[in-house]
Amino acid sequence: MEKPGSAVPQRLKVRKTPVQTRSGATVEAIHEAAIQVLLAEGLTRLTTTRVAERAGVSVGTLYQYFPNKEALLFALLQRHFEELASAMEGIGPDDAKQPLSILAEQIADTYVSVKIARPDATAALYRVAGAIDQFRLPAEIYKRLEGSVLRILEKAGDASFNSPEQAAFTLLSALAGLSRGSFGNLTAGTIDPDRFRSEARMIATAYLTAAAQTKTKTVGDA
Amino acid sequence: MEKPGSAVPQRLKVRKTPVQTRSGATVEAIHEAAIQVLLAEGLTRLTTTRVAERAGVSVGTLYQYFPNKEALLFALLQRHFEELASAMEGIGPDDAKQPLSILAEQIADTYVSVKIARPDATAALYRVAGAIDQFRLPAEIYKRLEGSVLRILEKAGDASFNSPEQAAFTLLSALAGLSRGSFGNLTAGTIDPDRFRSEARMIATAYLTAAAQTKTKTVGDA
DNA sequence: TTCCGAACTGAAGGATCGTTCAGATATATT
DNA sequence: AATATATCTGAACGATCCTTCAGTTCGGAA
Repeated sequence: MEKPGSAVPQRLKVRKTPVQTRSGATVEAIHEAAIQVLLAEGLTRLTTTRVAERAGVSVGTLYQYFPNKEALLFALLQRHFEELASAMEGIGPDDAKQPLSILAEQIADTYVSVKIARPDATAALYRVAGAIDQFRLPAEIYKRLEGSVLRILEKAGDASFNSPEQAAFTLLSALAGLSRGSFGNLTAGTIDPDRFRSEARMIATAYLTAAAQTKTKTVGDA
Repeated sequence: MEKPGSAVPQRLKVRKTPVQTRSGATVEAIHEAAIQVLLAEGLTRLTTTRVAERAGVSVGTLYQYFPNKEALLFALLQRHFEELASAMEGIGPDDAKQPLSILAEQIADTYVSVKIARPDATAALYRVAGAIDQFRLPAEIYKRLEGSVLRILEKAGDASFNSPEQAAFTLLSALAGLSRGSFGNLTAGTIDPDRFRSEARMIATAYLTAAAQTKTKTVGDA
């Protein structure tokens, strides 16, 4: 049994790190193949053999980098979250204070951009989380994403939060929900990027403004 | 929130409708067992045999009511959405106009109440959607939920929406995201119902107010 | 060129899994 | 009580699945 929110368990760790160039390409090919199989065949037909075949390698090769199927799926999720966190960390590198509404829009825009950049991958990833038994986003990964949002919120010159962590959590959850709803399934429905972005902007701005407004002026309080 | 799809395909229809009392109890037991197996064993170990065993029946019995495993999972989701829609339809049965902020809180409260009533079922259901290949929430089911929200929004005496459908979709998606995050997929820890509720209220109120304010006065528009 | 470790192969093993169906049992009807 | 229908049983089957490992090929350092 895994403790929730702890570091990445041994069961899900990658098996070896690439030293030669080709193996790096192999890992990348496996990642990409997993997404494609997921979209084309569905979760129940997402097979290690099928993924390897699509990646142009043999099953044995796959198992040199991932100790089991779960670890492969976990790596996909981890990579996506890190990409998202990196994008967030690139927001407003200067230390200048800005209006909260501007910051909210930047957060929303960045979130939307990452999701839209790879619509197929986004749609695919929403299906894998349920496949990892007892899956919980490891604390270290979520904390990085949370931290990037917190650092942005600190730049607000016109507002402050009673509980920035709570605000970041709710904001990220809501954006995730909106994204999941918008991308629902790639095959039939068409995604309207403009609507997705404008709705994301609106809900981010509205929520953050409201959450900041409810700040209580009490000094020392738990 | 899933984008609405087509009607329920034959592949996912229930096989027979109960006529005797015992069979009704059997179906209920199977539903409940599926949730328990999902929570205790995870998605990959969610087996028709295991579900039947936990329900106290044999596999054959399960297959008398569900043509396949997918149909069982689909039934679980469908039931949950219908329960949610029913709860929403029970909001403000009178025709009196009310402030939008009050309505927003009622929507949030109702949503939270349904989710909190069965935390285990809620957490379990978030994992099954990915297991149904090419899953899309059938239009008839989503439309009912959307309709209940639209009817509530019409009662706002102090605001109106440019696109009520868009507002309902975004609101429901955001609430779904917040719920999913709160129930443990995103971060570790136990669920705090009070926080969940207050955050749901805040984001619902903030978003709906903002969306209503941005109403444009143009008459005929797509 | 030689050589060694890194990277890759893919058939085979062992374990489930989804699903069926012929027969047994329970309930309702006459 | 006898008959008809609804419900349940669970061993068995074919289809995959995940994973391993002995052997082969490739890349680069010497």
